[in-house]
Amino acid sequence: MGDEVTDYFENYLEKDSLFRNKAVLSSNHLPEEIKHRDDQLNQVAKIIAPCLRNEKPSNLFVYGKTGTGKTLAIKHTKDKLEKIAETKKIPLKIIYLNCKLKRIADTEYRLVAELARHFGKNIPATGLPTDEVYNIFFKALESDTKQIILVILDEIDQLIRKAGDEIIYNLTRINSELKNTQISIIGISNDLLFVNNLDPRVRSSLSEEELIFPPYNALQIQDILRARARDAFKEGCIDAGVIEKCSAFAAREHGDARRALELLRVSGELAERNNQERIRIEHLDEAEEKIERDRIIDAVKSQPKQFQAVLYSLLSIMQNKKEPLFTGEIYEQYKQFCPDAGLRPLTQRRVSDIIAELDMLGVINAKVISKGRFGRTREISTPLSSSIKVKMMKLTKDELSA
DNA sequence: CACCGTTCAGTTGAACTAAGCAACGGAATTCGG
DNA sequence: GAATTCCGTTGCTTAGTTCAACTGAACGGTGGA
Repeated sequence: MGDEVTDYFENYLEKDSLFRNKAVLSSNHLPEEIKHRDDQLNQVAKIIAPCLRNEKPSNLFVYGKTGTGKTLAIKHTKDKLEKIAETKKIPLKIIYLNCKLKRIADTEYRLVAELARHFGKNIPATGLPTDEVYNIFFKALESDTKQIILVILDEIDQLIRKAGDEIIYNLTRINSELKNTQISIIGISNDLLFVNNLDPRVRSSLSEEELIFPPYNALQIQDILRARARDAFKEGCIDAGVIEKCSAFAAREHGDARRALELLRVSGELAERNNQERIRIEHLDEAEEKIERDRIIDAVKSQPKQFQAVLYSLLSIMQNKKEPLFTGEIYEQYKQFCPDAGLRPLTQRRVSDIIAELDMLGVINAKVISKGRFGRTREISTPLSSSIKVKMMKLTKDELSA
């Protein structure tokens, strides 16, 4: 047995990797050239250019589905802008924050604290009044010379849904309170409708300029994939048709380029792992399943114990019962299970919220339905294949007993 | 059969509480002269 | 007597709880054809 492993390692070393540079395929890689987004890039440039002359640019609101290059385009512009600002000694500070990251920027307090940290202030995670944090932030911003701050809030819809829209209002307030510092906000959102339920004042100030990123079509994705694949893989190790199929997959899913890239990367990894010299179409299917599995497992892993306990209960019911499940049964099971895991059971109110959040994560599908005289509940099913379910049961169980 | 009020099992929103943290300020301790 | 450390108090955020209002379609009854 041991020899097999040794052999494998030796083989592994001798064998050439299929990849030339795997990083090119990762979703946070910034390519030199962004394809099929010229219009948007130009627009962004036009809108934020004034900050090079030390004037406050308009606030910008960018939306488009996932994987349409929003973040990429903005980051790209940010880099260029920073470079120019540096060489020309323009006092410009750009801060990029992803509001979706829990515990970083998902409440008003945490957001402002995080902003202040970018200015070298140390802000505790809790204990201070929010006003105080604003004050610290203001102080940090105050300066004798004119300067422009550009705050990029990625996935801003998540932030506002959780913490209300006053944040934006408060941030824009800074402009009137500080003489020499002006702050502009660039909001990025996946949700096209989310602007509609915003306070009109906030709405008009946030979206002084708007920019829409349409989904890529299959041909554009192909183009992008080809370009990246050229850098990422060694010559001639992709079967004909792989790129085409990959982009067709992605185009079907509302033109999500990120997904296409990930698919390609994972296919490459799988091919390599199986000691193949080329990436075949079969690898794509396999990759698709693996991605889904990894995504969900990652999502679950990073959740608190109570989440996992709820999920575990849910899955264990699902083992001996056909879908759909209802909140009541899950709560009962969960209550029974809690002592085993050494957890204090939460109230149903909270569990109800947890189920809603699991739904958001895409681990389960939950829909509120009315069962007529038999009340109202969430109807819960899961999009997962049974192999993932088994894996997840194991995972949650391990995490809970650890 | 169509219409309508009732009913149930959660959902959802709002107000409230406990836990954990930081800052503040006064009391206790230490220290050098 | 001054400087430093310690400790209790106050006021904050956040996760979770409690309370209560709300929901929406199936059930079962009613009346009309």
